[in-house]
Amino acid sequence: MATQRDKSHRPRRPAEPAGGAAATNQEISAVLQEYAELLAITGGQQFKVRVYDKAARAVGGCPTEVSGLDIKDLQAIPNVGKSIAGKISEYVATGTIGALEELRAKVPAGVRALTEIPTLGPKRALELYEELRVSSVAELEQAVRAEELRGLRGFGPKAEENILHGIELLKHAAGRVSLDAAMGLADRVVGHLAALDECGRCEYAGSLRRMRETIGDIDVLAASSDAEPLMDAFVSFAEAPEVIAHGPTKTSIRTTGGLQVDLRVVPPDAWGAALLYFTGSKPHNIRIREIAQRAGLKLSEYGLFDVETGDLVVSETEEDVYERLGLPWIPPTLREDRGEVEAARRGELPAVVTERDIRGDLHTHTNLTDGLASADDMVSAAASRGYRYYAITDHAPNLFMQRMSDDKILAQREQVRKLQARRPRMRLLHGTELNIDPDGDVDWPPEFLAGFDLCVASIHSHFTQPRDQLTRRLVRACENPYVDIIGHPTARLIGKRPPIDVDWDEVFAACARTGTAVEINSFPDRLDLPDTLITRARQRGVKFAVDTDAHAEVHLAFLRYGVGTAQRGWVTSDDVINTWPLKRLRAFLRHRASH
DNA sequence: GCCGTTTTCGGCCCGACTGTTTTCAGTCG
Repeated sequence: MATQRDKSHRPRRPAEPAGGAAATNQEISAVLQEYAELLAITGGQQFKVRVYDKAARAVGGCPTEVSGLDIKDLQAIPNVGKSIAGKISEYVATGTIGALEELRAKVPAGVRALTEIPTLGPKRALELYEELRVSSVAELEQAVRAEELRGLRGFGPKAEENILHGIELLKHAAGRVSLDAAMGLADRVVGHLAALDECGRCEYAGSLRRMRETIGDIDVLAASSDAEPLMDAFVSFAEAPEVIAHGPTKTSIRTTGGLQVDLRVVPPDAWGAALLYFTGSKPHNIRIREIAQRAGLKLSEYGLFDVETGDLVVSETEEDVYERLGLPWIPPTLREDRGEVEAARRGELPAVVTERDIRGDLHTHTNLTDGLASADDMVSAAASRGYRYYAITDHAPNLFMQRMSDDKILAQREQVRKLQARRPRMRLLHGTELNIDPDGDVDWPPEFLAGFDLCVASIHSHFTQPRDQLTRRLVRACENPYVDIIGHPTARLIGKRPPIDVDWDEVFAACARTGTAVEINSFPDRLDLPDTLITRARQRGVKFAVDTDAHAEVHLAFLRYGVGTAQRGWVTSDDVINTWPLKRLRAFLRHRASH
């Protein structure tokens, strides 16, 4: 992926008061990003804007906790110098930054929100504010519909159309956050509660446990015979300024990021039934309850009961409940009532791929192009995850902004060979992420491509071509014998850019025919392929590569989201080429090039 | 504001597309 600018899912939160939990890297990154955007809107020097933007990304990808660093160590972070280091430590110490507050005072928060609309950048957002006093997305929508933009220089009919379309996209994602933002928060809440003596088991449930691609609220479940201390600890959670409800079994807070978190405390012996109930999905629960009903049983969050006697049958674990209903345990990622109950009854539930099955990552970047870490650091991080193989796939020359050249990629290949000598236990593969151009061609000629161990090929531009052109474009990429994997196939950015319009059945048929794998990209704003298309591809016999597209060491951990998405598409480890032993993987890659 | 085997100043990823314009600014990747 090119420059990572995840505007739609960045937590929009005011600064946290000093004395709260230490600021996370994500939080500091978001504050620097906000500063960059406000500078851009207020007409700050563009180079300055860019440095804050780059510093924000570097902090977001920093493998250590930035809040614990002193001024000197802060300056070791790329693009963090004296001034930004000072601002970071000011934020860590006081919960805010004076300079940021000054900018906030100049520009209403809603004006910055306008730049979330695709095709609206800082310049035009400011113009709308200054000319029409528009200071929120809702006001902008009104202004467009009232035709108030008609008199403005530079805003024509197409601009109106693009703005309205962009607002629709935003509304669709409204109130939902990325899987990664939700997971981070849930982990912190669970950690906060699990530290208490009174707390038994504690887990997040709901759509997060099912790994849906966006999350509307977080459900946390805890087992305890003494709920009160948990509820008290929950409402005093540092990131929770607003308490929505505070009762003996259920408490709800709203975090500074605007996300609602519900905590439910159940007796330890009701754990399984409660976890099942609060994990959902609702349609899945209804199916399960129907099965119980037909067996003369009643299932609720408190347990599985005999209808006649009212006696508790089972409730302690999910496995107990499913078993008593004649079913094997069903992985949460499958619980969407998409046929999993029938499959379970027939004993045909797929053995879905797990994170442990993954032997290596086949799509990653370094700071040779737009990554944040060196090849050396990325390889070390990969090794510490226990990978058996690892591919470096930096961008190719046609993505002009990355300044790749033949010499640079060949020098990197030499470097990778040297790193290999120090890593006898992990096989390093030297690859590239090619750019699929509007005609379906890629960056280099066959003789140069033959020098790579593997090639990912992805679409990075011209997303709005007609359906037949986009389809032909992807089919042609598949037919290139050196293309092993189609990267982030739909090119969507969740809540920001819709998927490209393609005849997927035709593309998947081409993938199956040519033996080209399809990526399941783990980046939280991509999750591409999405689960429904994974199912269609799988049914055509297509193989997958579950990759992170990591641009920093910390991104390697995004793998869990890709694996979760693969599970939602019922993918088994045999369907995933990077679960295979190296020998089988190499044979797959060679097979492609020998065509 | 950051950075430097072109270091303490003068550069800074850069080309393409879009919609509007009548020669280009803004946005994007």
